[in-house]
Amino acid sequence: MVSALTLEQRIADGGRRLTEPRRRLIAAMRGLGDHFTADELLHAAPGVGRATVFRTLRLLQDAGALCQVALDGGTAEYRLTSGGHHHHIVCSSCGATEDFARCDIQGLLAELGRRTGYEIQTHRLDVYGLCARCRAEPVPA
Amino acid sequence: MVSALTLEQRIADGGRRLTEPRRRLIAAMRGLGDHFTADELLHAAPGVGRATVFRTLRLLQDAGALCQVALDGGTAEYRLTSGGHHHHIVCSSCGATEDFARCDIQGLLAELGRRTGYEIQTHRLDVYGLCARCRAEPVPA
DNA sequence: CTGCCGCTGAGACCAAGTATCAACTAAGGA
DNA sequence: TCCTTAGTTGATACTTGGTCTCAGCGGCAG
Repeated sequence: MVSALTLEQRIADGGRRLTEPRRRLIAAMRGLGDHFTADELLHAAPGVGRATVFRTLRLLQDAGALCQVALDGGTAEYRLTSGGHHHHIVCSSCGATEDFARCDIQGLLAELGRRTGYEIQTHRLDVYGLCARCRAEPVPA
Repeated sequence: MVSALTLEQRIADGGRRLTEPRRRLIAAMRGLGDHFTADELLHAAPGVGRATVFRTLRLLQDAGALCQVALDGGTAEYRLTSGGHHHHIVCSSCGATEDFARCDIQGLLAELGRRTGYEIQTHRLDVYGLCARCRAEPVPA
């Protein structure tokens, strides 16, 4: 988990203002744990407007402190991260998420660019499965 | 491009009815070319209801004849496909899409499963870049 | 302390997709 | 050929996830 201090500093360092709603959102994110939806965050920070929730999410994404995870069903979750290029493995039962940075597909991408003539800019790799806990439980909660 | 006949047969083979709206949507898809949005399809098949457009898209996806492509901005496009596991490389300028089936990441996935304890079910890999034509043009149309 | 300008909340709007439901119709059987 | 009936349809309301607008507020530099 990224510390709240770092988050607040990242905002300040980016030349953005450290306002009360932003502070409250950061506190709420810490309370929500590993992953959360925009809506959960909205409810966890009463008094903060919807638009501000999304603006702050975007702000932190731009700062590299937050990443978006596309769940299998298409719903979007958010997740604090220490930044850098990485991918996600998502439990399709409970929604738990793990990062993984090891992404040994540079060779694949290079060959792909050669074959298709594309200048490859970025990629997205998401893996879905059952986490260890959900595998153990006969019926997921 | 997948032939319309095949599409119609796939529907019939699945025990679904081959109705007039479905026929019209299939014809419209062929007219739209390589990739299209749900909205484009809706407008290309006047008289066919919104709900039916999405139902038919889903139907063809379930039949494996159609796949969804997540564009970089988050908008969804659709693309006729001959089925099977594959990935997309999408031009972030013009939206052109290519399939690629070569997906040499089984080793990566296996190791990932071992490390995280996940039982890996599926994955999604999308690559974004500039297609050869857009690279050549100084200002994309 | 003051002013600038970034930030805010409310609410309208948007895009993509789903749910509902009465009316319709494809297709197999009599 | 007509009948039956279950699958399908279109209109429309709704949902979800997110953006836009705009008047007013408030961080923070000077």
